Amino acid sequence: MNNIETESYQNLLVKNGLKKTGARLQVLDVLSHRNSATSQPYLENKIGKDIDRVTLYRILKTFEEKGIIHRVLDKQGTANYALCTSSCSENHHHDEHVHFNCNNCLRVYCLDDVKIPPLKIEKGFKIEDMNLIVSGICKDCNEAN
Amino acid sequence: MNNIETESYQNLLVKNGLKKTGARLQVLDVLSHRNSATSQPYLENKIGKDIDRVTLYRILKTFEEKGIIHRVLDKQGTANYALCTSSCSENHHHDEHVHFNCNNCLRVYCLDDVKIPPLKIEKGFKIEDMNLIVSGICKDCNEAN
DNA sequence: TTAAGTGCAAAATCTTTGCAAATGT
DNA sequence: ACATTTGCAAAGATTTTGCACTTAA
Repeated sequence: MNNIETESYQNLLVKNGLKKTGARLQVLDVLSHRNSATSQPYLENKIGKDIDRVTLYRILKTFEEKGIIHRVLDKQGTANYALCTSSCSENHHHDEHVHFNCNNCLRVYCLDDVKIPPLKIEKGFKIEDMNLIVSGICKDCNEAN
Repeated sequence: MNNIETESYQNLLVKNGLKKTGARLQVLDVLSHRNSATSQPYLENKIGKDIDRVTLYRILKTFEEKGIIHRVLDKQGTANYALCTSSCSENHHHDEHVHFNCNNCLRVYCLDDVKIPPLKIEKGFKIEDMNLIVSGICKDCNEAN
């Protein structure tokens, strides 16, 4: 991780009133270097030697509460995490983009460009949030075959 | 449960090569008498005195594989189950309708009438399935306040 | 009769909690 | 110095597995 990146992670932490600890920086580093959301098992595997599993749980929970990352559950119910875009804030996520869950490699992509079209829904139901998970075969897996 | 219903449950089982056991009929009975998807904890609570927790897991798994029920994960990752419509078959679900997850009562509704609008998605990604979970306040909870 | 289904015990996971030690500011 | 954060141990919850007993067909 280079200096510029490290600095921006640190800002992210300070901005949210969090201490700059090694564990947190390491989590941010992993998340920011991937082109898809990162599953919790992947994180555990990647940084499990350095960071206790319990600490990871707590870091992810804190980050999500602060609006630094958002959580997407894949089809199996496994938690995947991705860095939020700027529009997220404490206790308020705006991750109303589409997520793509590959049936082959199981990765979860954030398709930031794709917006969920407006829906007509039965009267009486008040919409607060929408979450669309599309599953299929991702670009990488398609090309690999 | 009246006779007509019982008979149709039995057909459902026989049609799928499953034995008509008391446990299975009871699960079908609960699921068919609710206007929303049923969470696994609810089922456990409802029929836990009669049916072993492990058996319930196995019944739900079998039903899902046979296309009798489909599973929806709510925001917390809790499994919810609903009877499939006729278009579902073994190992192939067509539950591409919208689910509504109430933030207040936590119920999951199957909005069968609402279809997911076609999406423009990045080239290379092949869509096989779509799952839209809308969350907010449901009709019942709105009216109660 | 016999393959399928169930219950029980126990293992394997996953997630949370409490508390003392370590760390960042 | 002091509140925050972490690690460890342990509890709690969820899900799976193995095997003997039971039941539907």
